Amino acid sequence: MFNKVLIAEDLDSISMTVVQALEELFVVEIHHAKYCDDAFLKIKKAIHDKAPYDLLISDLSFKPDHRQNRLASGEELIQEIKKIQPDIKTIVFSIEDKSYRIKSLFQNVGINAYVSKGRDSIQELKKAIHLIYNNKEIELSEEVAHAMRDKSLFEIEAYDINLLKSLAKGLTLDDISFEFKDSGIIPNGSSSLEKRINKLKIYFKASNNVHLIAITKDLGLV
Amino acid sequence: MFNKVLIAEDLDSISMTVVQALEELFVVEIHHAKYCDDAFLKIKKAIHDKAPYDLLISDLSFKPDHRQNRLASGEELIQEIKKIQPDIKTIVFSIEDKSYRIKSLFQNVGINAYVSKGRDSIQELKKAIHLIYNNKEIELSEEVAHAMRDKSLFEIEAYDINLLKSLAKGLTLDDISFEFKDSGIIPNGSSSLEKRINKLKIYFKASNNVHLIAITKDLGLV
DNA sequence: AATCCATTTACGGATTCCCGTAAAGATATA
DNA sequence: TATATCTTTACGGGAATCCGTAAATGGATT
Repeated sequence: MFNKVLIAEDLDSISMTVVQALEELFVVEIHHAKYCDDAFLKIKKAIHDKAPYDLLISDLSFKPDHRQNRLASGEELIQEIKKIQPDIKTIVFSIEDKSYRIKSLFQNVGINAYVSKGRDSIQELKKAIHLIYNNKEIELSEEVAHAMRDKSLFEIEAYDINLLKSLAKGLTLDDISFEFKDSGIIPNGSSSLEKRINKLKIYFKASNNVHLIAITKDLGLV
Repeated sequence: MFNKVLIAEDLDSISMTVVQALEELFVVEIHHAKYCDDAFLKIKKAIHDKAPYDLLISDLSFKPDHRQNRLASGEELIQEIKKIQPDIKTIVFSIEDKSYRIKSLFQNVGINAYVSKGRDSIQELKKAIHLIYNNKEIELSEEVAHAMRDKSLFEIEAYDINLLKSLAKGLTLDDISFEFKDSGIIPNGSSSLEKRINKLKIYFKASNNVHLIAITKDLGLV
């Protein structure tokens, strides 16, 4: 079994259970960080001490706090960690279940497993840990499998997210056109933006911009 | 200490920790339900068996499932339970931290305490249980205290929520006007709706309808 | 009943969105 | 280079919003 595991999780009510689960799997060294920044420092120090972690189990969202933090999300944390320890195994343990996000985590961040917090997630987490330890293909839970299958999700890209976020900020199409020109994002003609928004409206079955933002907010895209 | 406590919480990773906390407080009977409907049935049966629960600790949001459930949220659950056992003590244990919601729970639902899931919430939960057991005023955590103090929050009423939700559904002002007329909601003139939306836009510093929905979605109002 | 006051509704012009079509520009192929 | 094709941009008309002002309505008071 893994020897040294780090848990990045802000909620004490969850981290305590995860620690317990790891103990039951006979993990020797179990450490825990409530902030992404702390988690990163622990990983860094462990490398320096020539006793690196074998596995990171990380949440995605961390509650903002009085504390100033460099890393605000689990996604950023994992990306930073992979830069200094590319071979570390990573499991994301989060309540998020949006296909788009899960798919992106496997594809762009290269996580080893995704376990969705739910009614029977501790068993799933333990299973995922076993499978990764044995270098086996992880079985995808129904949610994750669905996310990976859903091809259409791949067409929504950073550009669209950008556009939706600008809309959600209350900018007009002309505003966004200028903004995109400044940032060098193309296409940036207000007519093109309009067309792209129209595609998004068809895709998400939205009847107008307000509806579109409401839907994509619910999906966690913006 | 309380003798018989029910936990309504869908996430196993959290309920396990809460159970443990209650054990440390020497609660004799600790039961747990993963669905609101199950929680309600347990409360009902306990009354019938002349061994009612003393305390309910409930989450607010429950993940939707394959299962069909009558009660979808902790708020609904508590309201239903209060109808059949008005004297039961209730603690809401949730990650939500929106002032509007917390305030409404104290005012409209009559909960005894609100503990926000966070980095040190198990201690807070234990403290809240002690205080309620001793019939003392609960100390409000900074978040909750802020919610209770914020007077302005009270001006946003069901009417506004209704209006915002209709907007978020993609309806036009004329659509909403008809809808409100059907439901007997007044005012319902499209001009009045416009005026009300304008007030909301000023209040939330939104520059247009899209912005307004984005903001209120973030606040958890819709 | 008459007056006042607040709320609701109506109206009009400017801006923005919405939607289709056409022009301009870019890329690829022969 | 010429042509075809796709993407991006421009344009125009109709609908919805945005925002200010004025009229109508409904209570409360005298």
